[in-house]
Order: sequence, then structure tokens, then C-alpha cells
Amino acid sequence: MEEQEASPPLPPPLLPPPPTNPTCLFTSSIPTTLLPNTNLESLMSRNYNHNHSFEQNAAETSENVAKFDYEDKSENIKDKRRGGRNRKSTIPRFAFQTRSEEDILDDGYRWRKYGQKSVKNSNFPRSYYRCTHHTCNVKKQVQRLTKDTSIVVTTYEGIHNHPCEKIMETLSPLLKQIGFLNNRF
DNA sequence: CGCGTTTGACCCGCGC
DNA sequence: GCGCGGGTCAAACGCG
Repeated sequence: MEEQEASPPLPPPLLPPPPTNPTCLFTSSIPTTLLPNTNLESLMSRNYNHNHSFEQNAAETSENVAKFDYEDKSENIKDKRRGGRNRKSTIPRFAFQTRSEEDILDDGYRWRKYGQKSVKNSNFPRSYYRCTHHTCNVKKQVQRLTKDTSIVVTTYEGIHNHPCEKIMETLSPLLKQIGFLNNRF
């Protein structure tokens, strides 16, 4: 059921395509604040590649919306330690902290939880989510900090290969209208 | 009934 | 080789 492990030798890894949504907008019914100057080094626990580095420009746009841009500057390095199935592909990761009472941020995508583990040195379990889109293999981990229980650490792995559903929902009537107008004129 | 969550088992890499 | 820690699977369950 898992994709075949015995594959022909892979060419040198290519840089991942640029994110389709370099600017993400999180909305939440509960006030959510993205913490600027997130210490990504500390977020990357020992099982992550430390060669990842990110440039992140965060700005709060309102009380309950946290907006940020990011740029993945990571080199493509093989993730040797992949618990469970051994995947050899290089997957871009980025992590950030938010201050929120909610663990789950509404980032516009649909996620299905596929696991939860208690992790060492943490009072809170880590939750594992996968994007529900058929062709999309993006995952995210969500964990609350023990030090500051108001802070939630979210780690994304991979890049969505489909548009954000929330945005499409919002835009589709408009796009339809535009299409209609184009047809008329 | 379809979709998402829960949760224990399982797998795998790493350190000793 | 063994145990630990972390990531994933999948059956059972819950909910709309």
C-alpha cells in the first residue's frame, strides 16, 4: 500500500518549486498572534536538519489575523531520520510559533489528523496532520510549548500542489462573474 | 454513509 | 543487539 521503495537511482534533488502561497493568512475565531522573530533553530528539534534557515517577515494585521511571508532558504539535504517509512525525498519544512488558545490554525486548507504522540520533555502531545487533498502530500505537526503554554508551534512539511480551498471558495463567485462578463463582452 | 478523530501497535533510525 | 524516541498505520469509533 505504500509506494514502492525500490526505485531507480534518483537524479540530484532539485530545488522545490516556490510555494504557491508565499503569503498565508490565518484566521481564527480566537485571537491568534504570530510571534515575530521566531527562533527557528530552537523549533527544529534534534531530528530535524539544522541546515534549514528561513527568512521570515511577520506582521500582525489585526487582532485575530496573523499574516506572514516566508522564504525557504534551506539546502536540499536528505532527511535520513524519518520515523516510520523511510522516505528519501527532500521535503521543505518550515516552522513558526503562534500565541493562541487554539491548537489548530485555520490556514484555509483541510487537514486530517493521522496521529498523536506524547513527546519527551513536553507536557503536551504532538499532533500529526496531513492535507486531505488527494494529490497533496503536505503534512504538519502541531505542538504546544511546555515553557509557555500559550504558544503553539506549527511545523509544515512540503508544499501544497493545489490552491487554497478557502481562497477558492471566496474567489469562485467573483471568478465566475468575471468569466460571465468576459463572455458577454 | 462519508469523513475526520482517536489510539494502540508497529516501524525505523540512532545511541549506547 | 537492544532500548528509546519519534513518525505512521489502520481499525474502531464519533459525528453530521
